[in-house]
Amino acid sequence: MADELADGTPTGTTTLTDVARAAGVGESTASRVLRGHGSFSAKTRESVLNAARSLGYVPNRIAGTLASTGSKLVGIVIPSLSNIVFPDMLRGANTVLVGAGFQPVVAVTDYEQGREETLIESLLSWRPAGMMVAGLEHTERTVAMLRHARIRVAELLDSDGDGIDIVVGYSNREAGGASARHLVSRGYRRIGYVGHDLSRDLRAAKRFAGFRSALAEGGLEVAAEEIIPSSSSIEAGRDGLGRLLGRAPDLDAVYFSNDDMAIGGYFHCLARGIAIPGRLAIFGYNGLDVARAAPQPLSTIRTPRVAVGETGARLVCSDGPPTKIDLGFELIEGATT
Amino acid sequence: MADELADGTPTGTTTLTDVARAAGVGESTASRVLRGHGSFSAKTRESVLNAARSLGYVPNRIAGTLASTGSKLVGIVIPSLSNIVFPDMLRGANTVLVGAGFQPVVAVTDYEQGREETLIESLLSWRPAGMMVAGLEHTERTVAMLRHARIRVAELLDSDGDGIDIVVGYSNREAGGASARHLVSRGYRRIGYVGHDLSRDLRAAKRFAGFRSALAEGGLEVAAEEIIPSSSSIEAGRDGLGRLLGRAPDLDAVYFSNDDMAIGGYFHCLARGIAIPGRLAIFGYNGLDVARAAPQPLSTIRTPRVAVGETGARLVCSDGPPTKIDLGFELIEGATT
DNA sequence: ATGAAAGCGCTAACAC
DNA sequence: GTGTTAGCGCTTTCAT
Repeated sequence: MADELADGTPTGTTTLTDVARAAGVGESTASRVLRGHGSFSAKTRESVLNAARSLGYVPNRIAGTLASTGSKLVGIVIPSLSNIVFPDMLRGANTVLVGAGFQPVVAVTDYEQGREETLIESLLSWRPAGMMVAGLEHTERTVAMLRHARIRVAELLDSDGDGIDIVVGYSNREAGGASARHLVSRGYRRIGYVGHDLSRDLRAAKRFAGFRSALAEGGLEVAAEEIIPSSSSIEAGRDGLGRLLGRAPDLDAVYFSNDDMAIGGYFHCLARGIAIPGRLAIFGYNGLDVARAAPQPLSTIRTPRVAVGETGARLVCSDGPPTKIDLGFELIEGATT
Repeated sequence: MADELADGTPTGTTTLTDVARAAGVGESTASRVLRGHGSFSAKTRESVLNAARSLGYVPNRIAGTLASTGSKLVGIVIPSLSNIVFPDMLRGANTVLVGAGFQPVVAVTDYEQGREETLIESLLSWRPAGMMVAGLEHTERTVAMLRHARIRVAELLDSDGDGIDIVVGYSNREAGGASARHLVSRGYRRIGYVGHDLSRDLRAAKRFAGFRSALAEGGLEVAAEEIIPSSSSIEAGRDGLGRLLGRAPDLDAVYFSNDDMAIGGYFHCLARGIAIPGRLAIFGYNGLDVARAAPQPLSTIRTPRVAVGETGARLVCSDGPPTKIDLGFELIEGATT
């Protein structure tokens, strides 16, 4: 079994037994030394460490996890890797988790609840110490699995609804509402909407619902809307605005389902020489870099995506009662409204 | 131990032994049925499946992996989650890996080889079936570990150099060279460069080196350069171009380390009314959506990032000799040159 | 301070 | 077709 290398390079096949034997100690002693747990003499420590090094020993976490109680894995389930929002959240989570000695294991649902269910079941079979999932909407079975797994579960990026254990996010409904009130307060009245497939992106749907009802409170309604059947993208926003204005040329403002779409709209206006905000105002959602750096910074809502990942991860690694944390959002008054 | 739920909800604490007992069969029989391996009667099958369902059984992959030979994990090591290139590659890899029954486990190095070494050692301790890492440059110890792990190792996104086992990418040097030749052929002569920290982003450094030497072949050199000490971003490109033009106002073209930087440069020009490409030409790298959808599509080089992830994953899941696959790149003649 | 031994939950021979 | 029996490599009492 031992597969030693003169230079002490790990080989992946050396076992703790090999190390113990080479060091002339028992397995349990070797185990204690390697994990710095329990007690052992300095001399023993040396010989075990030397043996491990010279044999190129790499501990087998699979075996370690099985023998001990909890694993050091944390499952993370997100809808997409294309929408920068999720890599951002992942980044926050990753930093905290790795810092706490955990290993993130991610799965991507493509915005499908059925897939989410399958993936979560599969992740659960690795007996993770915790689970982080995007959103509050899941199949009944998913919720049941999560509940009964007896691990910490964090639901992220949304606070409009009830969660299972930990909830960290912000109100998409409120964000939509704030966007509408902003446009109305600026004097816009003929307001359109360009969005993407809302049946899949439930948080975008909540924003639009919040937007709608805030308009209604002001006695207004969405004057025209254009929904593209695919997922959001800059091109989709660009084309979508083109079509919307074709049908409803008298709009004075357009609300987009997110910044990608809005930047697309912005590009459409630039290309067609449509004055912003004089002729048309534009409002987005997310506060992406590209939106901030544009010649006219986009009016939008900045969401604390990285912080959501961090906070969620921190809570997943901790004990405590179920919690709900609303990290809020920030309305950016850019130059496009 | 059994922790049954009337509705058959998994509990995470039920074991195969529980299922076997409930079904009135032996453990191995239950195991066979659950994995669909070996033979068993239809009747047995039914009772095992029912027992599993009603006990809410979730197999323990940790135990399964330890007992069998190989794990179904694949480690993926990338420098960053902020640069969309890596989520893109990840997306390709994820699709293929999940399709083949593997579970990706990702780690993020922040462009540091030391961290990469640590993270790879840590991933190796989960005894993955394969490993996918970005780039060809690693510490000696990293290479040694990877070599001796006796698993498939894919190095991705670069083909300028020798790999350990599988290499899937494209030539960054060549991409830089092609960019230079394009600018020269278009008649530009006073060419500047705006880049980010090259000591960390080794592939960007290779592009710049290729760019430089192609210029040299044309008897030219980089007229002025601006290196920002941080990682790439739209804002950095915008500010960087501002500073560069401050020092070298007579440039007629600027090469950027990537599209993020280039879009920043594009925004700078839009904001200052600098005519593109009349007064200044701009060239990027990556072929991002935002570059394609801009009012003037950015001249850039499109890289097959998703395909690299897919191809790499496919090879990691397969047997065969060491391979090197160059997926090439495509020079996009946009409207900014 | 250290070692022996009993598992962790599962798979994989090998009998029957 | 099905059950019994060894482990997989490690951690963890529990003696010593």
